Amino acid sequence: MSVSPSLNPHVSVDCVIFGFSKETLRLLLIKRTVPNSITELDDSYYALPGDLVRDNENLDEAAARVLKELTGLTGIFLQQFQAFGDPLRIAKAKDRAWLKGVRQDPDARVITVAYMALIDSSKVEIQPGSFTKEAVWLPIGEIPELAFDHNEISEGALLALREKVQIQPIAFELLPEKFTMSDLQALYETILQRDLDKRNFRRKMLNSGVIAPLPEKQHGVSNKPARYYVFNRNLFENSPVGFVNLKMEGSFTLFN
Amino acid sequence: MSVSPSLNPHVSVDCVIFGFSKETLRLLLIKRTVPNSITELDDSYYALPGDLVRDNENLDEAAARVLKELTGLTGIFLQQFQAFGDPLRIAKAKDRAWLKGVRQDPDARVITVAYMALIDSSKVEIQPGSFTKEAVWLPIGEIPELAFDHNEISEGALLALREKVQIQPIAFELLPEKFTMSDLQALYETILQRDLDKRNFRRKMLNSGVIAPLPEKQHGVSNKPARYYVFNRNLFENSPVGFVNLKMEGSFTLFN
DNA sequence: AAGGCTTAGTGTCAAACAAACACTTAAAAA
DNA sequence: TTTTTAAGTGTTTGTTTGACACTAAGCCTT
Repeated sequence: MSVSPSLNPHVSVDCVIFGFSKETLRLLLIKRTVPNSITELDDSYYALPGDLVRDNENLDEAAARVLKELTGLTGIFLQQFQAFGDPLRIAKAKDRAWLKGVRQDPDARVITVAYMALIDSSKVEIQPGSFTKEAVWLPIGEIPELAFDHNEISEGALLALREKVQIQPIAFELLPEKFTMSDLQALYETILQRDLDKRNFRRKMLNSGVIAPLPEKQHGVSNKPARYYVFNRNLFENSPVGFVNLKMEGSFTLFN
Repeated sequence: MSVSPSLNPHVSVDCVIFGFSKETLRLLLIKRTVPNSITELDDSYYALPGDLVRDNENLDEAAARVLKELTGLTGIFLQQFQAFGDPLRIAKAKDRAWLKGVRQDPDARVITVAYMALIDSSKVEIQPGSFTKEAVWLPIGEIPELAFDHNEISEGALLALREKVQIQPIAFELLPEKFTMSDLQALYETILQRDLDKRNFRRKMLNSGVIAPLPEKQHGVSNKPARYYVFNRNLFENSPVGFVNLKMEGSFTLFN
């Protein structure tokens, strides 16, 4: 794998890509294979998709490029959440072995700017590409040891998601355009890791005005068919600041 | 000014240092003097305090170092809030002139990790030091054009502060240990840029349990002396998650 | 000493919101 | 036709918010 001369050897971006399927929140991880000099077998392990930043792009652009190269998708919810710069973050033996095969300057100190992406995982088609041997969706409860400090980054992303989802209506980014109330509630329950009351949830969501009902209902389900809803993006964007905010548990509000 | 060989030429930290005095929120900025090749006079302009990151320190440590070198203070509220990496962020002529006088590799692409610090500005004594020709507290409404993308960074910090202050009890970091309710309310009003009702404010703050009254009152004021309070840090840290949260204006809460 | 000036400090009420809670409905399958 | 499954629906009670105006305590002035 050759390295473009326009890569900045000291700054990378990593994407924590969230998806929601089978009632589970998942991360999209890529598999790396590295020759193990001791066993002479190939080791493999998972990593967050990421890349060095190019000299002609800004951080957001670099993250969007990584996301697009892997999933083929653009226009995705993608938000920077933290930079990681521990001097020892690339010091593990496995990681050094991989860097040697892949980087011009494998010993360079690299700080990484981490992004989180929220995707409707049914839209993803993994692109055969430079850094994509294999990619998998792993449930957030079953993430193995990852490359570099990627476990720490993933945990940071999950915490950030849990906070943001209560302040801004972004959970919708993880669902298809059309979804049922039960879908939405299951998603919130998964992210927040607690049960929510069905009636209160529906009332809040509808009163908030961020979702709108469709005339259409489910077909072919062996129970009462659920109504479909859509996220009303326009309505939210045109609304006054803070129109919809979901507060932290146990919190209270100051101020008039 | 010489450059240490252990500096990473591609990554810097910048500190947006907030203080509160004379009923105004202020930033601590440093003054830079640069020879102007056209007028042959010295130009001077303001910048956020910052520095390249050293190879043996992580980002938080670099930011703490910058803060300490400038103010002499440690143990200060200091929190990373965003990385800035536009390729053109160091392209202005003035900035390039300054970099030439100060950096080994003045043309290197530099991304910066921005931190915000909250200090009791009465505690600050500017340290005579390497990057500190002169430092001033400027009101946030009167910030002139700054070096690099430091205006953008400062604005980002202010927005981040405005959000955080409503979610976590951190405004206290800007006040002396002892403060009056009026001090605290004036601070919140300044940060949030709106008026708050005195009675409702006091009720909320006291019910929250994050501040505790002292027996002591003001002396020598020409009106009814106000009681002093302290921020009850222990009480907050030992409380359940989300014990005190101040929500966004106009928001509502989902969930039980 | 009295009155004026300034900021501190206090309580109530009505409206909005949160949380708890159980039964009926619609469809497919048996 | 009955069973199974998940969807959908209202009310009540307690809590929180937001609006609102007067008294108290100290210094200063005359």
